[in-house]
Amino acid sequence: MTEECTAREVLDRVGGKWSIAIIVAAAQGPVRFTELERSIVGISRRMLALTLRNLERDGLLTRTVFATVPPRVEYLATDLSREIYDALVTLTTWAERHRMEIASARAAYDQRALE
Amino acid sequence: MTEECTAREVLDRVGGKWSIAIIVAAAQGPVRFTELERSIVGISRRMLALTLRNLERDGLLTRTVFATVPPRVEYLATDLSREIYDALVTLTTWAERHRMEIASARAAYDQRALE
DNA sequence: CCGGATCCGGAACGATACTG
DNA sequence: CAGTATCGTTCCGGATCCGG
Repeated sequence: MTEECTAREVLDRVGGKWSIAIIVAAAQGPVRFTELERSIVGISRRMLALTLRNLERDGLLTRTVFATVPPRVEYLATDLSREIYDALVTLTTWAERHRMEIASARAAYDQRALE
Repeated sequence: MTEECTAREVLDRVGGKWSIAIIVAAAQGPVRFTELERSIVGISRRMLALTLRNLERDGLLTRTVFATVPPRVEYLATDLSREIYDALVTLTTWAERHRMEIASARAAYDQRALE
């Protein structure tokens, strides 16, 4: 039942609320937990930890722990997730460029629905 | 509050469970409701209707009603959503190619967690 | 500093029956 | 044919507290 792992299930992981931002950030170079927490606006500590764990589980991210004090954990995109880096950046910049356009399309649609 | 419409909110719409499949299908040419229902494996009638409405609302799909009997409604990707067609196809084929790899990465991770 | 564990409200999702 | 209405469930995500 959960054994399927169809293409759509894979995309669910990538399409998770925060996955794209995390993958893109971790593709540039190793990033620490707190760096991600600061750079990704709006993410909660819990969701960051949870998404990181899931991405690591699927082999999209590596997690390296340094036995120092204070502790230091670095996350890095794997070759696998790097393959879609360009596509993810395309989506992100597209979303950024057209967000106003989409917002007004939404507003216009809702306006028509009122009468 | 819900007024933000940041890039991430836009991506949430595109990243919905069924949005990618629908956009890709509607980018090839006009498609009817029942065609989509048959071609997208696992989607429920309710979610198809709901996702179509949201995509139309955001200006990513057009909806054309023909006043015939039986009724006929066609959906078609807009220029806006076509801009990300290539990226979406890239993601889909990537997911398809690596799903086994990801499934075993997940299994290996879960295995290590057991001891 | 880097997380894990728990609780909880709401949103997303699915199945099915019904309708113009 | 192309949806809507209703109901029940599951899961996401925020808040908070705890630990190595």
